[in-house]
Amino acid sequence: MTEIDPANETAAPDQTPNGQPEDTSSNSGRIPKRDFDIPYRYEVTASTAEVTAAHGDIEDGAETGVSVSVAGRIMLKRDQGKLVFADLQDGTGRIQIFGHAKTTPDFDAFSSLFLGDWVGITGEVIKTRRGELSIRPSAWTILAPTQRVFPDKFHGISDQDTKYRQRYVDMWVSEESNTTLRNRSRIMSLTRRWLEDRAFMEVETPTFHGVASGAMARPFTTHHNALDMDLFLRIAPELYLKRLTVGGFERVFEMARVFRNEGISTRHNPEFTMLELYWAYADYNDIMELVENLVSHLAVEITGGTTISYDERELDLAAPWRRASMIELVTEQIGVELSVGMDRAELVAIAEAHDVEVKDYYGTGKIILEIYEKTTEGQLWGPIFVTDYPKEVSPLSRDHRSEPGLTERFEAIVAGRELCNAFSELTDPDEQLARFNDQEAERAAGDAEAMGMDLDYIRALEYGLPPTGGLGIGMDRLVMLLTGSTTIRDVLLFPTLRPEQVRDDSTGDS
RNA sequence: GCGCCUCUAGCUCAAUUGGCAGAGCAUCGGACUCUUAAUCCGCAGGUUCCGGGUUCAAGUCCCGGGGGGCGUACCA
Repeated sequence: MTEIDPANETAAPDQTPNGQPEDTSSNSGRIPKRDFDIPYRYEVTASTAEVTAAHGDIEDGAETGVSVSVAGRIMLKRDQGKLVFADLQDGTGRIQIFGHAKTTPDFDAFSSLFLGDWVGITGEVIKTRRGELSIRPSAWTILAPTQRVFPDKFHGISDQDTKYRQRYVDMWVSEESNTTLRNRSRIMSLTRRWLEDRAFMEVETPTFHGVASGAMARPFTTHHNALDMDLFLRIAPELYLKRLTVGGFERVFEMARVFRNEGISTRHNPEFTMLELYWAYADYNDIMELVENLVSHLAVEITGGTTISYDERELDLAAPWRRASMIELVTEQIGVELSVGMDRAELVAIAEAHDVEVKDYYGTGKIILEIYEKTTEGQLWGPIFVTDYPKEVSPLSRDHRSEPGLTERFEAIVAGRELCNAFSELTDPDEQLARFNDQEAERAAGDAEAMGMDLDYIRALEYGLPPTGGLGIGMDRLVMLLTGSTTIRDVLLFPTLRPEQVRDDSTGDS
């Protein structure tokens, strides 16, 4: 037993510490520093969930004779005078601590614990006469005395700002936040395991890119002093990952934090996590199967089934998902047959009839995409694979094997949101160079999101990229889907916010 | 970017038409040997986000600024 006494005789919580005339009743949100000997380690023998699982069914008033050591924070306290009931919460749940004047060492100090104090408790597992499974301390120690008052024990934090800025508090007082954020980690872990079981290998590629490419987005720019050069934070890991496929890594994936200098919304954060994977010898049909199988597997693991409810609507994630071409869906929606081979003027007329703004540099493919996004995408609930995007808007996708002007590319729409983007990869270096040149022309024409030219990538392709299927999944959105979160901030541990002026109350500095 | 909404005690929330800023929890003092957001008695706690203005009087109305939320645009 490595118990250390609370050793608080010199400064019981009801005294002013260090003789300071500090007013403990002042309403500053601060709790005066209390003087405890804090141990360097604490031997935990059970989580609260393990204690409950092992002893939850004993009879009211029973004693088990089993002693355990648990650790966590005091989250509730019911002081009865000679009896103090406290709820201890750890990463697995809560259990009641049964403090008793006759059996609990340093009972006065124990009954003076603050909500939020970290404690280690050793004691026998019992059940109270009223039937609450409890631990009756034979020894206890403070592991961290809180110096800040915890939020309302019943309402928690309702202010969104505080919730995201002080996530370390939100995680304790909001079971929903706690569960969602833990599920995020589980989803990441399950995804890795699922891919590794299928011979995919996790890799890490550079975050600093000399050219912003691999996606259409505005990049963040930074500067390296020693090399005296501007660098971009990556907007996608795509081109590096395909270099690895050229290099002979036949199945790779990366959980890539990517950065896009665009708006913030319930679905967008400037940095987010994208799973990208590349699978040599596979095409986009193989990738569709992979996606529907992965997502339905995760749904079962996280929610217990493939039918989930999101934003108060039902969604069945069981494979297989519907597959439909983009043009087919638009035709279905607006009742007009479209094709990339159409006369541009005719297409412009259709676009304008649907309030779609057409810029001068738009070709027929881009116009069709704009019409789809304006009229059709928002109507889709899914899950559905929208396939065969125009070549003009898909600079990294391989030409469709039978549909001229289109590519073998798909996006999955799930719960009305774009979940992933994938294609049979373009492998021909000359064709890729031509596509990059088209993008450069679009940039010159005013498209700030046009993809950057990457000549080393062209060189890599010249060494030979085998037929490859590639995929990018927005993991944050996947976590939102599986945890029922309607804002991306809820699935990010620390969402991007404006910097806060934190007052240092102890020194007056800021 | 733009539009709308919002900000009151540490936390959760009140405050009528512009008329003395209040309650619950937490804290502090006290009571209580089976509580479950324990209960009961008492004390204390405020830059009403910030800065101007109108007014006899501003949490409330007006102007400017800041934080946050939602919608919208770009995007995943």
